[in-house]
Amino acid sequence: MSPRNIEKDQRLRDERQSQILEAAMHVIARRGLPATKIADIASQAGISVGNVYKYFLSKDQIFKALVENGQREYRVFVEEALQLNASPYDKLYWYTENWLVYRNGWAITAILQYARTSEAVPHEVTLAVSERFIDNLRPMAAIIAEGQTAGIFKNGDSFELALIYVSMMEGLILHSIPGIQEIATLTPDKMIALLLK
Amino acid sequence: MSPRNIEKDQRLRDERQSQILEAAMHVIARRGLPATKIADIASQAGISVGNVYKYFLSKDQIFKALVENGQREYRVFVEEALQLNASPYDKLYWYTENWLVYRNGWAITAILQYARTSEAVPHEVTLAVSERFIDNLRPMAAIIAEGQTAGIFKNGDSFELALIYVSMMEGLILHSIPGIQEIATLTPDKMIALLLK
Amino acid sequence: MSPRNIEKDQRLRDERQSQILEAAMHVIARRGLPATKIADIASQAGISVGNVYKYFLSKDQIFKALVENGQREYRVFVEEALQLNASPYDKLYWYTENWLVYRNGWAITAILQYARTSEAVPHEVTLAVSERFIDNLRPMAAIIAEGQTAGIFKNGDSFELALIYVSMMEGLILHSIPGIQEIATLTPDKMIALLLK
Amino acid sequence: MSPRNIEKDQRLRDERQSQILEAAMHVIARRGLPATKIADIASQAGISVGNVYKYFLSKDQIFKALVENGQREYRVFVEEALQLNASPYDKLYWYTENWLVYRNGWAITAILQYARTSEAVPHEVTLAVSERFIDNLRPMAAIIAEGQTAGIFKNGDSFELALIYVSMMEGLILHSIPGIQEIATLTPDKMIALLLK
DNA sequence: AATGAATGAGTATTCATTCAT
DNA sequence: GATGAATGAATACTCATTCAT
Repeated sequence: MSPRNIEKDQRLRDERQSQILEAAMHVIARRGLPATKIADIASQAGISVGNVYKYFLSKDQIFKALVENGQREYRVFVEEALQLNASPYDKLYWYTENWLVYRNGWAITAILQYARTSEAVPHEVTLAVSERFIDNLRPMAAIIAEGQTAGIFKNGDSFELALIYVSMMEGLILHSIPGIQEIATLTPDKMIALLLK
Repeated sequence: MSPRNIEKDQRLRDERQSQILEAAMHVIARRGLPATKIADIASQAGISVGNVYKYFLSKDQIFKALVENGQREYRVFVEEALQLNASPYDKLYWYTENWLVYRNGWAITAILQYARTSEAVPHEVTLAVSERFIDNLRPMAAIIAEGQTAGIFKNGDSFELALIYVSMMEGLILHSIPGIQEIATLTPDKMIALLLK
Repeated sequence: MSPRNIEKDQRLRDERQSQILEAAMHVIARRGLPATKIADIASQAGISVGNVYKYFLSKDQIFKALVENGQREYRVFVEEALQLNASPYDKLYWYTENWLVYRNGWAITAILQYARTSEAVPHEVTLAVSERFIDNLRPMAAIIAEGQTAGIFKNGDSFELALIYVSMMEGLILHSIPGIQEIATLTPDKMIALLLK
Repeated sequence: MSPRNIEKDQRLRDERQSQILEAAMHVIARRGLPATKIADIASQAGISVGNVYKYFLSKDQIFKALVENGQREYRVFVEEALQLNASPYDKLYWYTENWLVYRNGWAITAILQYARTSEAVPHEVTLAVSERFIDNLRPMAAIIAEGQTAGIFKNGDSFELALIYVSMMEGLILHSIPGIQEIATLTPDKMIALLLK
């Protein structure tokens, strides 16, 4: 009966969905959620406005998906740094270098920053994001603790230091969003230096 | 009319204008520019919508004024730190402590962050903000240079260190916007510690 | 402070609201709810689209108000017929003649008919309308009962006869909506004749 | 292809077409034309959206077919009543009983009522429906005339009485659409009683 | 100057219709 | 023929801005 290949259809659907999220991430990161029109997302994704709604119920759902995927991706990334078979310094170096240049790093950072701080975002979402943010600090705190044990990192509460280090990275990333003029050419070692004794 | 009245009128006008900007700063910092309605600003300021337009030509003008005042205020603040008759450490302590708790610190930070990074903001504004931001790093760089001369701060390009320190503060401030749950109780000394040798 | 006359403002507001309802009643009665655009209502009322929303939260709220007012108006009307100092025949005559030609009779009938029968209307509304409809049959049943006591009307359950009579009127009214060609020139006596022995 | 297959194909096509109309009739009768989506019709008919368009050019064509079939069905039905080898009372009884309970009676009534009264329907359609409605009153008028000749029905213009009787039935049917709570249990004899002397 | 009602352009979302498979 | 993804025009609703009082 069906002239369609169910399996292929599903694959295409999944691809489309990713394609929309990818497009949405970049447009929203640059303009902010409320200033981004569905038409912007659609045209960035190269599809029609109506078709976006075949994959997501609303703009808010897209944002929610973006936030969740973003934090999941980040978690995977930071866990990977922790699991690295390397010195604490090298783990931190890898983290710093890669997140800074990572293709979606700045976009994820910008979106999560908005999700955490704007009252225009439903409170439940804000809370969930903050919670996961805190949770996602743990692997970083572990890396720092390792460095302290090894005697190379400054002493102090490793969790607090993780918060400081991550905040610094966020702050710096938000100063070098693509398209915005570069302020300084910071290299990972200059940032890590702050943690060194 | 007597000159006295003209003078008084002007004073009232200025007061009203500040009142609107004060209101706008707080609502915009919390919700973001596009999600903030003129009606929100008006009601926060305790005046009518129509009256807002007696003092500002448009929402964008309000935002522009906010951004300019914010950066001017910040400049005054950081210059004051530099001029302090104190050790580099104490200057930095004063800066850190006061900006963190300064009543508008977080609001100014949030607004400038939006002004710098959103493509929804006219490019000219973004550029002007970035330029002034860089310029405003100089007093901070000077403080750090003093500390390096005194042998207490880490070596390195003082301007880059200033950028890092300010970014860190911004990142941290954006994690502790009023109303958002506190993540950690960071005290100035913990932050300054990073710069110490 | 206020350069406005609060009292007059309120009066104007009330007038506007009625004006919108009046316009909405006619447009919706002719086209049906879903086929009626807010723009249709606005232009019929001679105001802008945006202004409609200053008085009603949504199209559905307008519809709800219409339905409630319509049934209230009808109740007043049928009670008035019952209270008339006249014979049962004359009461029925007055009712029949006036509702048929009553300026909003057909519109109210058309709207209530939609409210009762379309599944596109929220179930709660449908239920409330049906309930009030049944309740509104009572005065008519009373008139018929009077006629039966007087020996001029046919015997039978007066409530059922009321339902039949009202349904007949509704059916006829829906055949002579303004703009639709007249099918026959029915006069009240021809309709009442059915109830006579 | 053998003629046999062509014939069979045509039969299948007709069946499918009826299936769609049957589905459309029920959903449209319940929700009204504009509130009914093609998707609703398709899913009720158990086929895909695209396939509906293999059998009908547009939603409006479906509606037109529905209206025409409905009036044709009704005509056949009322003619049958007239041809019955029975007394005028029994003919009317048969008509009343069967149309009330006839499986599509209410749906046809609801759809024709919309077709006649909504300005959202093309004027040509409205006109055609009204014309056929009037024409379809004739068999009913004939039955009534027979009853008058037989001396059992009230005197008066038989056409007008037909209009009244049919309107009454329509009104009552629109009060007992399936799913809507029953108001009263009217039996045919109670309705016919109105026409009796 | 102050008010808030009025305007209408702008945007999210829906849905009839088309089309590639 | 059959399917359902894709398209884009249409419409409810919002909100910056204007204006009469």
